Amino acid sequence: MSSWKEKRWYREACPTAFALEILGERWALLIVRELIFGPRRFRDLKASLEAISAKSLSERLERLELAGVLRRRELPRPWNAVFYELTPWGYEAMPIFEALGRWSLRSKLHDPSLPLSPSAAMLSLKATLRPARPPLSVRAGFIFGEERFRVQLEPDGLLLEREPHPFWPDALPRQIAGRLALVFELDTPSFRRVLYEKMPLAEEVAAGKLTLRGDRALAERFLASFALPPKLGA
Amino acid sequence: MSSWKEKRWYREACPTAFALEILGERWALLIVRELIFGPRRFRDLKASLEAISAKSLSERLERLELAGVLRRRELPRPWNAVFYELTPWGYEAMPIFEALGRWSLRSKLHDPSLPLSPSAAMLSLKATLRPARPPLSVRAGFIFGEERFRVQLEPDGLLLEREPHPFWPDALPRQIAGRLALVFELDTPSFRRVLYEKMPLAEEVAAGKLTLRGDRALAERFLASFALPPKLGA
DNA sequence: CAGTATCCTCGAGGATACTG
DNA sequence: CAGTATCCTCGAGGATACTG
Repeated sequence: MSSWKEKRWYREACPTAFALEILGERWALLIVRELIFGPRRFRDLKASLEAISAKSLSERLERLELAGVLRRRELPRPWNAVFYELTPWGYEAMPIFEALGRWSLRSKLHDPSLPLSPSAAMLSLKATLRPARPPLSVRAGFIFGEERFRVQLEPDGLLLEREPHPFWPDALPRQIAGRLALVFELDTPSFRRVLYEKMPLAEEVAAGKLTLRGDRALAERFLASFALPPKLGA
Repeated sequence: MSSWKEKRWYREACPTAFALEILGERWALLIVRELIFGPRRFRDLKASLEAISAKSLSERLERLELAGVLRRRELPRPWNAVFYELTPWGYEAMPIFEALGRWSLRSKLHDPSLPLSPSAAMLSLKATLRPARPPLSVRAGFIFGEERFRVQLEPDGLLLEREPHPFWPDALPRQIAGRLALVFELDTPSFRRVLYEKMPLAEEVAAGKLTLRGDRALAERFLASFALPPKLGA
């Protein structure tokens, strides 16, 4: 654990092989996923990654810290909380999620009915933004219980951020300013239904699964900007 | 091995988690890397991935075939050779290598002096193309022993392909047509020195490590279009 | 809460020999 | 050559109990 060289590994100069030495261990990239929108506590990570053990989580955090992907930090009095935060380099992993998602969603073996964390749901917006969508600029909020995200859709791309915890430092600069034209309050199964299974918004609202603030027609146009990519091959 | 559902895995709908179920096992992504420029035989793969065992390689190939990433194919008489080839979906993994490479090369822990396969070397061109390079259009060849690649540099990006084996089918359409203004004949350590360590071309040529056909000044401008990205953080 | 310590199991995968 | 069969080892990581 103390050095990178000790471990039996790929031992190649290949950038891909080196990336896998850092992110390729079980859970490592999913921990980065849970931190990509800002800091989290140990228990938050443990709760989001349902099947991880405390031992595996603390081992991975230690190794990711050694690699310079994240930092362990402590809140000052009176909170005395410990939390984990990506380094600037760690935050640059965003395009990795987009590339992996755009690729993997083309498989017929992908099962969208499995559980999904709020961070994973928001990240998936990047991978499912339709290249051929009609141009649209809109700011939207997504509220999953305690977690609140902002999305800014523009004709040339997408900005994502999580609203900072009121007591915590947050190194990420705010990118999305101004009024949110839409706010969706929902859970991740409902997110999946309206974003990817194209469940009519009216049905989700009528079923009490989703609360929408803002113009219904604008919300429909916003949701239509995203879709699972067409499946490819067997 | 027979099904995807049997294995203890992440069990998330997250596109990243699903990508890791397919590509996250040891060696899997490096096998895709070795196939990204066209088909290869078992022994070619085994030779390129020095530390892999025959058992691991055949297990990974079987699993990647089940996932639809690659196909096992047999050459007709009189060759009777077996080879492996990515599916159209498998070939779409290219952006994953670029994203992982652009990220990992910013680490100070990356050691460029380790061995590198020709495919890994060529792929690394995508990750090291300088965003702020002067505009330049040029077609270049790279010859590593038996393996020959073509590179087409344009102001807005880079095309890469391997020259097909004369006897083999090759599903990849040829993209790069026309005369090669530059041809570098070298090995991968020499590739690393002139591309990334900025060893003067004249020195490599004088040392007999590299043979250049084409204009020396053009070659210098071509090589200057690539660089390791600046290191970030600790 | 945020982990660490200890124990234990199981499976990945290396080594070697063998086969059509 | 292109693998498969067999054996074996070791380490990842789960379960549980414990700690500041």
